[in-house]
Amino acid sequence: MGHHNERRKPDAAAHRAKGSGGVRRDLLHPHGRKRGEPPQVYRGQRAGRPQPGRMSTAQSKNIIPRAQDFAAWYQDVVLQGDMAEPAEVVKGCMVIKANGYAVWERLQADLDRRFKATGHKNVYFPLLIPESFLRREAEHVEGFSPELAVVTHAGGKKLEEAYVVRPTSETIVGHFFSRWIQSWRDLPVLMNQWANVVRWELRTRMFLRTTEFLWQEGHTAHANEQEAREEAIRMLHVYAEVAEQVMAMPVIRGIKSRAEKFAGAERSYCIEAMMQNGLALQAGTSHELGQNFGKAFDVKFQTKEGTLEYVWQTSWGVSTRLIGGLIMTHSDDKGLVLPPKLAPVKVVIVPIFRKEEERAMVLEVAAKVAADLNAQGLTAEVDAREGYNPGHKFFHWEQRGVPVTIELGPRDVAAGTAVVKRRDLGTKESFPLEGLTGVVSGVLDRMQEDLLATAARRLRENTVTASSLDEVAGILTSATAEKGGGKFVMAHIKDDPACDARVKELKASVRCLPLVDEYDGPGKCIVTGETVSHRSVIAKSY
RNA sequence: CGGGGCGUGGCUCAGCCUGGUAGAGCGCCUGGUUCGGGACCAGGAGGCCGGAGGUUCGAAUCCUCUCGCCCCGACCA
Repeated sequence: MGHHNERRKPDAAAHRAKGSGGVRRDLLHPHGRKRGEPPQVYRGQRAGRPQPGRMSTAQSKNIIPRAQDFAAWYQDVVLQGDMAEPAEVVKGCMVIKANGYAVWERLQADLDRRFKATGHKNVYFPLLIPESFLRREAEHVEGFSPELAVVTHAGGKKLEEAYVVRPTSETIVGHFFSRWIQSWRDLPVLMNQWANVVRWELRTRMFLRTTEFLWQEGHTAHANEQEAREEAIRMLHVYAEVAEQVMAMPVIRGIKSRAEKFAGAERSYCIEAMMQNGLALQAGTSHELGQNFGKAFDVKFQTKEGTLEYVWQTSWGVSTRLIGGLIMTHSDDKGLVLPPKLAPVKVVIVPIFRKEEERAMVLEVAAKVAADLNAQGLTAEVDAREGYNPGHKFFHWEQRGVPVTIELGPRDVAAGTAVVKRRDLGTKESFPLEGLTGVVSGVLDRMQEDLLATAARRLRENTVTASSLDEVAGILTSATAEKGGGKFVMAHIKDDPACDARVKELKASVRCLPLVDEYDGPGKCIVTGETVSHRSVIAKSY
């Protein structure tokens, strides 16, 4: 991009096309555009007669292709998919719009059900935390202080002690644990809270990293280390299952290096996903906090034997970042692609008609199809808006990621059929109206499976091994968030911050030591040459 | 925090160099014709040009200050 006057605005792609000195000029105007001349808008292909069984080739006019600029593509997809937009008036924040929030609600519902099923109960702690609390745990304060928002004034007066807006709640939870826990009979404590948190980030991207974000944080206290460890790993697997089974986003379950672990934890587990540009995204984390916060907040309990011990705690969280991962896993150059299990609307029926009598007939059948689908829990809508032709509607829903669209016109009604189109593949096929609900249900199921399979294949194909730091560098240096080319590089590396630092020089990081390593076996550390039991994932990341 | 850039109808921008009281495309509203992959025609609404000060008969345009936003780099779910 030659110039830098990009703004996060809905017409970003068109804007970039100009401001960038012609990134998309080829699409807009074959010979570029003269100063002062109004921008010409690419119209896409002229509508021809539909050819059943052929997939559409129309090109989105307001989403920049992935291959051209992945980061810009992501922005466009979020905007055009009506998922969110930058808050603008509040630095680094975003407005999650109805389409995006509905996805979050589905994720939330699924996660919440699994948390309850594993014995957790929901609670809520204050947004504001006494500043002194953060200081109690040395690593914790060091890790978070650069990104704290602090409330110093309230009620028209300066506060005696400032509050921080929670960046996470371990400290205030620790405070209350110390009041609630006295005996081994009080353990374990298994809690979760759905909340917003604030971290003053330098660089933000919608969903992936915003100043304020929504998440859940689980907080538990246990009588011994073993139990706490099992809890942390159990919840990691819950996250992985949601990622794979619900989001169709394959993940690697692993352990963070000491350098990358949560500030204040003994050990952090994570799920790492690979985005379409090959960059890693930490999609969820689960921490063994050891007795660190127990000691900092004096959370002691009396054992059966009568001795006094500090509790062993865990904490774990996933956030609205998952939605960013979802988008960067499945979406394409036409816009958002939502897996059926998370799509707020799974099916949209686009009625087609010319004459008035056709209109009534088609709409009647469309309403019946929608009713049948809804009766089976397959959320369906009829797009009966007037003033937009069918083509417009197809693009509209395509950009918003609706998994299945059904075209229903006079010819279909006459033949007792409907055209069913799958969002991810773009394939269209005609089916009898009789039994259509079952067909659509099957299509949705297959789409969900295929999305996971496709993403899993991409992860496999972009995972390579390396046995030296130079080799890692050779693989990763050319990869960028914009141009892609990222890989997961499996390499032996000692769990030592000094080794992490060498990887950081490559603008990459040690993502995790996989719990199950398909590339298993001991080898020599690419930095120190010492023997390491198995390979870690090294990648560029978000 | 360093380096770039930008603030003009809802959006993207032109106009600024060479002051004369604001335009285009998209979107929006109305009516009509359309409708199997982003329709067309006609009519219409909408802007004290980020803010403050200055120069001038006159400022979107020139000068000063200020606020905000975006992009690129070092930290992070």
